[in-house]
Amino acid sequence: MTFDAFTDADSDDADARIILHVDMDCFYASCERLREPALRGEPLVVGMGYEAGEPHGAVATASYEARDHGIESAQPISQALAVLPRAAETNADPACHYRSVDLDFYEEVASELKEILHDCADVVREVSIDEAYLDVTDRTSWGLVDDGDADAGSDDGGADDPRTIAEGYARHVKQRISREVGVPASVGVAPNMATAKIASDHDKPDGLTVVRPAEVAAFLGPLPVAAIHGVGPVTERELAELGIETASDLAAADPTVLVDRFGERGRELIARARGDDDREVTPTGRPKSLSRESAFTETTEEPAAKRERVSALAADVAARARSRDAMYQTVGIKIVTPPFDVTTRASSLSGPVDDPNLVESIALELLDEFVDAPVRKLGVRVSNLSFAAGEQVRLDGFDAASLAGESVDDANGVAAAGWADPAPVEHAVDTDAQLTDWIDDESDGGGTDDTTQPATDDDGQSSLGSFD
DNA sequence: TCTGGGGTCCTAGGACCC
DNA sequence: TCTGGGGTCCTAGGACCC
Repeated sequence: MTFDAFTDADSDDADARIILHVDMDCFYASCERLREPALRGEPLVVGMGYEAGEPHGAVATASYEARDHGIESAQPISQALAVLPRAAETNADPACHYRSVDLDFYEEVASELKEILHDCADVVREVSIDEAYLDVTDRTSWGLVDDGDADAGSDDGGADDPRTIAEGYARHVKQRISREVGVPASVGVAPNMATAKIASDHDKPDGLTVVRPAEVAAFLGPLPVAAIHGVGPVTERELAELGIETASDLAAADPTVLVDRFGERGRELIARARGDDDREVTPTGRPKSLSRESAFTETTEEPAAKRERVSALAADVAARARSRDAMYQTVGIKIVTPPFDVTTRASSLSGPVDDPNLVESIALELLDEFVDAPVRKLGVRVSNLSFAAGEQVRLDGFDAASLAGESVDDANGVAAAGWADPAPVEHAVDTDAQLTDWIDDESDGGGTDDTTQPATDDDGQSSLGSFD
C-alpha cells in the first residue's frame, strides 16, 4: 500500500489534528450478549432500577432490535412492556428480553476496552463508560491511500471520496475492539472533537465515518442543530424560534443575537456548527462530585422513610468517596417532588473531610426543611472533592498530624495514604446540634452563609470555637 | 406513559474582601 | 462617612449528556 503526497487541495489537511471518537453501540446490551449469546439478534432492554418480573425502572439501553419498535433510552420500563412484552412470559411475536443493569460487569468489559484505546493513542479522554476521544495525530495521517481500487467500499458517505490513511487506522481500532472484546463500536474521525463526536453518531451501529478537514463544513451543514453536542430539546426549540434549524443556519447566525439569547454559550454553538473547535483532547480528570440517588416506588410524605433513605444514600456515597480516596468539602441533597420538581440544598465545610457520619448528619439536617413535602426521589451528593493526601480539618482544631500515631482507621487504606481519619472516633458521639454549631462557626472564614444553614437551637458554639 | 441514576458545565445573585 | 470597582466563594437552578 502506498499513498499520495498531499495535493494543493489537501494542503490544509496536512497539519490538521486527527481525532477519533469511539462510541460503543448500545453498550450495556452488548455486554449482556457477551455473556448470554442467545440474546444476539433479539430485542433486548437493559433496565435501571429494574428487577426481573417487576414493572419499575427505566430503560438504560435498548438493543437496535428493540429500538425498531420505538423503545428509547430513559423510557419507563412499564411503557416498554406495553409495546414489547417479556419474552419469558409470552408467545406474542414482538417480544423482548429484559435484564437489569449490572454495572460491575460492564466496567470489567470497559476496562478491557480502554486498554485497547490507550494502546492505540497517546492521549485518551474517557467521557463515560462506553465513549472516548483519542488524539491519534502522531499515529496516522490525513494522507490518501492509493489502493488502486476506487470502489473499495468506503464507509464514509461520498462514493468518490478518496480514502485516508486515518480511515485505515480507525478501522484497525474498531477491529481490535471487535476481535479482542467482542462488542461493536462506532467510530468518528475528524480534525476536532466536536466533529468527531457527530461523525461517530452518523452511521450507528457499527459505523465508521471519516470527515476530512476540507469536508467539515459540508458534512455539518445539512445536519439538524440537535445533532450538535450541547444542543438539547430546550435549545433546539429556542433556535427554531429564531428560524435556525440546521447547522448551516446556525453557522451563519448573527452572533450578537445568539449571545443575547444564550450568553457566551451562543458563541460556542456557532463555532461548533462551523466545525471550529480547538479544544485539546486532555486525559480524563478526577471526578468533581459523587452522588447517589434513588426513587421511591411511590411518592411518600413519611419523614421516617425519607430519613432512612437519606441515611442509606449518605452511607453509600461516603463509602464510594472513601474507596476512591476522595475527600469532600460540600455535602448536598436533592429532593424531587411531584410532578417532577427538583430542589437541591448544599452545605460546605471549612475544609475537606472524609467522614461518613458527617455526611449523614448534614444530609439529614438539610432534609429537615422538607419533612412535610411529598417526595418521589432523594439524592445525596458530595462535591468540592480533593484527592491530595492533605490535611483534614478537625472539629477540635487539632490537625490530623497530631493524631498520626493513633491510627484511628486503617481498615480502608487511608492511613497508608499518609493521613489519619479521625472521623469515627471524633464524631460518633456528636449530636446534630454540635455539628451544626461547628458548621455555623465557620462564618469567620468568610465563606459560609449562615442564613442557609438550618438553624438548630444553638449556643455552645463558643466551646468549639474557643480552640482557635 | 409520567420520568432511573450518575455526572458536567454555566449562570445569577448574595456575602464578603481588598 | 460615602463611594466605587474587582475578585472570590458559596448556593441554587437549569440544560445537557450518557
